Amino acid sequence: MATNRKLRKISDSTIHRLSIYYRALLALEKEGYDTISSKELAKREKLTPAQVRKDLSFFGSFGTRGLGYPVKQLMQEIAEILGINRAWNVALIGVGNVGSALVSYKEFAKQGFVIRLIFDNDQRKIGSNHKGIIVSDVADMASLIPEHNISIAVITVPGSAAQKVCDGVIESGVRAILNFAPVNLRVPNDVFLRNENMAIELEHLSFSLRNQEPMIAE
Amino acid sequence: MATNRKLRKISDSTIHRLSIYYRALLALEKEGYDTISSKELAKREKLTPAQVRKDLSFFGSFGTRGLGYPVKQLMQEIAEILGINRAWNVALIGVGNVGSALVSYKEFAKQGFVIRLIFDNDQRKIGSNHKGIIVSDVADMASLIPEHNISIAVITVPGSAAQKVCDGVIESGVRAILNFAPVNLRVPNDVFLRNENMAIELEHLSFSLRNQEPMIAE
DNA sequence: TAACGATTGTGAAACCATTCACAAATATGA
DNA sequence: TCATATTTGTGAATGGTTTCACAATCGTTA
Ligand SMILES: NC(=O)c1ccc[n+]([C@@H]2O[C@H](COP(=O)([O-])OP(=O)(O)OC[C@H]3O[C@@H](n4cnc5c(N)ncnc54)[C@H](O)[C@@H]3O)[C@@H](O)[C@H]2O)c1
Ligand SMILES: NC(=O)c1ccc[n+]([C@@H]2O[C@H](COP(=O)([O-])OP(=O)(O)OC[C@H]3O[C@@H](n4cnc5c(N)ncnc54)[C@H](O)[C@@H]3O)[C@@H](O)[C@H]2O)c1
Repeated sequence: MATNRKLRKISDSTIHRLSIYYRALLALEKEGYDTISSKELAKREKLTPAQVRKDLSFFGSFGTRGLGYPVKQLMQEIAEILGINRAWNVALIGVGNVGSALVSYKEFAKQGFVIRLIFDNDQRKIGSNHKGIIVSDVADMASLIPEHNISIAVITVPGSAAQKVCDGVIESGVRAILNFAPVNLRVPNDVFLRNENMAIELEHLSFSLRNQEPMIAE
Repeated sequence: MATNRKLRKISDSTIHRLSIYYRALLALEKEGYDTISSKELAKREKLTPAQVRKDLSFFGSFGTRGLGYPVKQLMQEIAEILGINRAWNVALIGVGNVGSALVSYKEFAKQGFVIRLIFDNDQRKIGSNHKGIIVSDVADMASLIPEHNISIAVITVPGSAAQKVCDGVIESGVRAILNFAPVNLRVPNDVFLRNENMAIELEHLSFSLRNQEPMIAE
């Protein structure tokens, strides 16, 4: 059982690594492992054993000294910590190129992120069927989102429309947003926002390529 | 002109913020600003003025005391630092849902990331035309990638195929990879790898939602 | 049941990133 | 031209994250 002890502030990097551990454990389970040591887990994910142990220790002590961590149990613990041992209802706004790709991606639903509503403002798209979901008018968010118990909104509209859509979903009660538009959305303090900005990742790569020589020196 | 002084190790967060500054400056230029202070730039992007100045100071001194930073010039400096004052040839491998979305996204090319080659291993897709580019057989990477002077590879194949594709592009001489498959790719030390993992971002959100109450205490 | 090897869990140390605080430099207006 | 207000650039201080190092604990075997 996951601990209910009060949590100190957990760093973003630790949370990120929990997701990585979870994936690693999934693979280990398939490979037939019953237990895994921090050493081996770290090696697989190019991390240090101490980091693995420290990350986990923020949430409890899940291992057995001399033996390691029980794969199945640790998976469940992490699932509980990450909140992925349950389903979340997701709304997607903007069913264009990226939106369509996400809607047709089955893995999210398998992981418990179930797209329940799709919104757009294009009359040609409203009413059409995407993987069994009828596209709703973005004007109806305020009623539909609470009705369908939506916890997470995924924004895949053009940058120019993103802030307005963002305001709308928050107004409708959503407190967690995944944003694909390349803009800095303004949200209140009690709303969680994550950005998926592919351009920034490409720019990081070009930075690395551009600076690979001087980077080494002094 | 961008400085050629030897760089100390620049942190990932600084590089990330450079991209953010660049976008902010683009907007500021459009709004007619000639100069911008670290204070105002920070306010816009919800950062601190000291952070803005420190980030920039790693690369040179671009501002004027008492006045701020010249918008146009600073943009060019950052573009040069990030390596986006030039074009990069990009190859995309796996033209499925995500791959197609990326190929049809015009902003990347505008930013200098030009998709020159598209690969797949599906005979029905090979030879077909995507936005003016003929899909090549993934088996021909080794010859086509050097021929087209490709610097960056974008991997959008299923997780099960990602490592093999990754090995292939590196074999062909690519040293920068943007990976969308939800797997931890193994690359040599001299290859730059960035991951775009949407599931991890969703898990971060569910963690936040799950832990919002206990997080505050003690 | 005792002894050994393995591995966890965790304070302390080391390292890295952010913020502070102020001298230096410039703009501006009298 | 001088005084004042503004803002940069940067060492030093602070705060946070990662790594170290080791006592505590467990499984295994004799
Ligand atoms: N396509 C890519 O590969 C890619 C890459 C990086 C970033 N992005 C970003 O992702 C977002 C979506 O990109 P895309 O290529 O799917 O765009 P798209 O134009 O294909 O789709 C956008 C969709 O949003 C809808 N829309 C527009 N305004 C709306 C509003 N106010 N309310 C509801 N729906 C609205 C449009 O009707 C359309 O269906 C954009 O912000 C883009 O910058 C896309
Ligand atoms: N679709 C999404 O919204 C989404 C979301 C998150 C992550 N992802 C990840 O992005 C990747 C692509 O997803 P998708 O939905 O576009 O998948 P997809 O199945 O639509 O497309 C994959 C493409 O890769 C090609 N391919 C397969 N093996 C190949 C090989 N060895 N060499 C070259 N081409 C090969 C296939 O022919 C297909 O065209 C996957 O790893 C997926 O897990 C997708």
